[in-house]
Amino acid sequence: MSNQERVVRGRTEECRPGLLTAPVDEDQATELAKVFKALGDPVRLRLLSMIASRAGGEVCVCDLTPAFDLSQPTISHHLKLLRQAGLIDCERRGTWVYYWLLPEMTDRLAGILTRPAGQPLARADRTHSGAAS
Amino acid sequence: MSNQERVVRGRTEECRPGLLTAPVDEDQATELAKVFKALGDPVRLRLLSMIASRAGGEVCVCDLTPAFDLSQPTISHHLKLLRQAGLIDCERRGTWVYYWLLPEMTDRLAGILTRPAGQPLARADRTHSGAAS
DNA sequence: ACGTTGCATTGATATTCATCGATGCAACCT
DNA sequence: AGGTTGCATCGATGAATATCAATGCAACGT
Repeated sequence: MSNQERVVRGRTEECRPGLLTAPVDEDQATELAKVFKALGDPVRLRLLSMIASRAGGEVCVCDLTPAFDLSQPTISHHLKLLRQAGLIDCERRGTWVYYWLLPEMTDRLAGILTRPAGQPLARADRTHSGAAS
Repeated sequence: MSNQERVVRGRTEECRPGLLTAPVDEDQATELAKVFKALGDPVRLRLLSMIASRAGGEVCVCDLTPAFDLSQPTISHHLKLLRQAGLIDCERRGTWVYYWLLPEMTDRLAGILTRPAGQPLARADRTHSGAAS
């Protein structure tokens, strides 16, 4: 982990620089890129979506694997990457292993990609191809 | 492009499934993964951040390149990937090429990663390591 | 016309990644 | 105890990616 953040009441990302408002430094870029890279695969996106949208909040691996045309080790590999990115966590209960979403990370990403409400962006009407005459 | 979406007044992502609420289908996962993969590199994240946070909304490539310890073709390559992902666009004006953010895409990503306000997540207190005794 | 500057493209190479089969291992069931 | 099932790890391989040097090319300045 080695976390340089402190989660304050689950809304920590609002206090962060924000990616769209100020240039991120190398360290933060490297850290964030690891998470985005984990999301940069269709299989992992579907896995995350299946886990996050599950009623009850958790899914058994045995419910995930048959949804894909991939071998079980491959699914296990993708789940590991999602877990290393801090997007999900898991626990073994008896025979099965259950995964669940860590909403802190998705919240943080959403916050980082959200620009401040009234930011004019300053060129919304200029040389946009097709918009401006 | 081959877009299966229609941007309705710039707030299209609010009407979408949402990734965290229902399992995404393969096509949407593939489409989204392409964008997240573009964000999954520290150099590209910094480039996007520098472009998005620029006062005036656009940056000349000549202002981007010296910020990195990489060759100019490499920066050009990363910019191309960001552009192909629909995150930025560019235009040549005289000698220089200017890049700017396409906020529709970041808005869409932020929306997709945002879970509905009152979603309990159902297991916020259970077997979380360290939280439960 | 000529050289220069700013940026993109090409071709080549080293690294990373996705995937699989094989294996390991814990938990369950006779 | 022995067999079975569920999942992770390992080792190997083909595909994708990041990077560079070289080149192309448009625009600008003499």
